[in-house]
Amino acid sequence: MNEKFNQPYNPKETEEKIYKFWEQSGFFAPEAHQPRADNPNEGKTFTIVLPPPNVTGSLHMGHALNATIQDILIRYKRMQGYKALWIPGTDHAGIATQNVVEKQLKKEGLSRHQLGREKFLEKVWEWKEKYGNIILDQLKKLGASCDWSRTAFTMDENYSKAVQEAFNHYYKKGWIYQGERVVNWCPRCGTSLSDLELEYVEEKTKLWYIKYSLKRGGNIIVATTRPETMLGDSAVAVNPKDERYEEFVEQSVLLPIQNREIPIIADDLVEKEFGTGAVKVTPAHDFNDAQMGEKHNLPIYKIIDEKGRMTQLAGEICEGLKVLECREKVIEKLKELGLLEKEEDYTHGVAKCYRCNGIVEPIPSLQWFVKMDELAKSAIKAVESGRIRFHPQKWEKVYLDWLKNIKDWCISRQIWWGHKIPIEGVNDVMDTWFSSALWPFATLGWPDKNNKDLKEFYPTQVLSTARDIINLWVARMVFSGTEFMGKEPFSDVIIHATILTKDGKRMSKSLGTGIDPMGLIEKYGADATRFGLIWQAMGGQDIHWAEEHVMAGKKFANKIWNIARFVLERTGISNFQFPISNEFSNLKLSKEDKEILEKLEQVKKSVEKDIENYEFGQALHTLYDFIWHDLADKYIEYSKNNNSAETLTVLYFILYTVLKLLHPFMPFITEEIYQNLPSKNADFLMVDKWE
RNA sequence: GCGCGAUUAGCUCAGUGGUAGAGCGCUUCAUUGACAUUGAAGAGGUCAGAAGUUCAAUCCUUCUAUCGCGCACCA
Repeated sequence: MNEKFNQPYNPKETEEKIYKFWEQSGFFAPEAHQPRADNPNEGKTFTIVLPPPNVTGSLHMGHALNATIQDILIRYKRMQGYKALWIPGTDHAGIATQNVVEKQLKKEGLSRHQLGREKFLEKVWEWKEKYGNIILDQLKKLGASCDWSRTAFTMDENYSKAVQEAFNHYYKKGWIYQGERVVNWCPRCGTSLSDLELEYVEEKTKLWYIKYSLKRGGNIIVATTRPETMLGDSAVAVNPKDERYEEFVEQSVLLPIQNREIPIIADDLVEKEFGTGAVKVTPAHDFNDAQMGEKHNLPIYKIIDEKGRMTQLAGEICEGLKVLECREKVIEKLKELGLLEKEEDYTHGVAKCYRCNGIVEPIPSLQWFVKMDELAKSAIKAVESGRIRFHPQKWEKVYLDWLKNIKDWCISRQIWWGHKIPIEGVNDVMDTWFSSALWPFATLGWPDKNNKDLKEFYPTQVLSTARDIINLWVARMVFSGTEFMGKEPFSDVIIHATILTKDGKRMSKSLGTGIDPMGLIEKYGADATRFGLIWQAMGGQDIHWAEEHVMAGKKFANKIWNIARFVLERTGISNFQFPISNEFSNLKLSKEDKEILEKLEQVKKSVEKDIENYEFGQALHTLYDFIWHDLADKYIEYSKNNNSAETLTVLYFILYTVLKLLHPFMPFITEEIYQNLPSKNADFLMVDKWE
C-alpha cells in the first residue's frame, strides 16, 4: 500500500508530474500506437484537428470546454485501439495580430508606416514567437493529449505553400476575379472585411426627414439615418407599387447642398413602410443603393475615403471631415436651409468591425473575390446528403441558410500580416479565413499529395467548435476539403455549448464578467475543471456558468482517491489474483457481487453510447452516480462485512474498470491511481485497452 | 420582419405519455473503522400560462407570455 494514499488527493502536484510523464511516453503521437491481434479497431485511425486559436488569444471558458470535449474523444478512441491523432496549432489571425502589435508599437511612439512593411513584419514574428504559444501551454495544463510534435501554424512555410496552391487552383479555374465593388471597409484597420466579419450593434440614433425639392415645384421627403451620405446621392427611389408616389417617378429633384439634379426612380428594393416610402440612393456607400445604382445606371460619387474622411466630391464645406463630423455639418446646413422636416428617435444595428469595434463603412474599392456558386453547392451537398452531420442537428439550418444565400467571398485585405496574394505587384494579403479553411489537410502536409500523414489521417472524423464560426470557418473548410481533397474534411461537427455568466449574459473580458479557466485549474485542479465544464454541458444547451460544479468535481476526485485507497488496502492484505479481465466463472459470487457487476456492465454500455452520441455530460452523470452511490455508498459498505476473496476480486475489477471509463473525463487522477495498481494491462492507463 | 432555443426544487440544470430527479444550499442525526472534500434521514416543486389530443400530459399539438440568441434589403 502506497503511503501517498494516506493524504488527500493533491491535484496540482499530480497533474504536473503526470503530464510530463505522458509527454515523455510519446503516446500522444500516433506513431506510438502498438498493434495488437485482439484489437477490434486495429488499422483504423481517428483524427481531430484542434480549431487553431489565434496567436493573440489566451484560454477562455469556451476554449476549455472545447478542448475537454476533444480530449475526451481522442482519449476514448485511443483506448479503444484506434490510431488516434489530435493535431494542435495556432492561427496567425491577420487583423487581430496586426492590431495587437501596432498597439504595442504605439506605446513606443511608433507606427507601422514609420517602420515599413519588412521591419514591421519582423516585429510581428518576434511577437508571435514570444507570445503566440501561450494558449497551447494552457491547453497542456488542462490535460489535452495533442500530438505536439505536429503543432502547426497557418504561416508555416509548408502551410504558406498550401495557401498559394489553393489560390492558384481557384485562379486557374477562373473562380478568382478582381473587381471594384462596394465592400465593408474598416477605416481604423484600413482594410476590407467580409460580411461575416461584421457585428451589428444596436445603437440609439435619429431618423432624419429631409426635404428634396422637385424641379417642377413642391418636394419629396426622404428618411435616413445617414444624412451625410446625401452628398453622394444619385437618385431618390420609391417602390413601384406605391400609389403615393406614382406620379413622382421619372421626375427629378434638386439635391440640397450639392445642388445636383437627380432622378426619382422606382425599385422593388424600397419598402413602402419605411420612413416616408421615399429613400435617398447613394450607390457608393450602401449595398442596396449600389444594386439600384447598377440596375438604373446611376453615377457613383465616392464621398468617403479609406480613412473615413470626406473626399473632394463631398463638396467644399465637408471635404476632409470625419464621417460623424460631416453628419453634424450636413444637419446644421439643412436646418439653415429649412430642409430638415423632422427628426425621430431611432434604434438600429450599426455595422462594427469584429476586430477593432470601429464603425464599418461601405465604400467602393478594388478587391479580390472568389466566386462562390460551385463551392457553396458542394458544401450544401455535403450536409444535405448526410455525409456531414451537425450535433446538435439544428445548426445545419444556420449553415445551409448562409450557403444558400451566399455572395462572392472578398478575400483581399489591406493589411500587412498575412499571406500575400501571389500576383505580381499586389500588396494585399488574404483573409485569415482563406488559410484556416485549409486547416484539416494543410496541417497534414497538403499540397504534397504523397505526404504520409495526409494519406493516413485525412479525412478527419470529428470537428468540435463554437457556433459563431459555423459559416466563417466550418462551411469554408467543407468546400475547401471537397475541392482540394475530393472528400469532406470530417463527418461530424460538434457545436459545443456557449458558456454564459450566471445571469445568462455573454462573458466579456472588458466587462470583467469572464471566468479564467486557468484560475479554476489552479484552485480546484484540471480534472475538477473538466468535470465542472462537462457536468454542465448537456445537449449543447447554453451554460449559465456555476462554479459549484467544479467544486463538486474536486470532491468527486477526492472520493475516487479514497475509493482507490480502500480497495488497495483491502486487496493488498490478501493474497489473491488481481483480475484484469472479467473472467469470474470460477468464482462463487454473492447476489451483491453479481448486482454490482451487472450494473457496471450497464454503465459501461451507457457511457459508450453517450460518448458516441457526443452526450458527454450525460456520460459523466452516469459515471458519477455509479461511482458515488452504487460503488462507494453501497458496495464498499457491503464489502466491509463481506471480506471474501470473491468480493475483493470484484472490488478490484470494478475499480480497474471505473478508472478506464472515467479516464477520458478526468485523466490525471485516474492515471495517478493506475500507476499505483499492483496489476494492470499496460504501463499507462491512457493506452490501456478499453475492452 | 423571419427563424431558433429556454421556461421543472432557493440556485445551476437533468428527465419521462402513467401523479418528478441530480449537484450545490437548507434541516435533523451520526464523530476518530476509505473519505467530514463523509454517511444516514428529511424539508422543499399546481414541471411559465391557456386550450386541445389521450383512459392518462411536465412530456405530443396549437396559441400566449417572458428571457436569450441568430439571420435579414437594419435606407
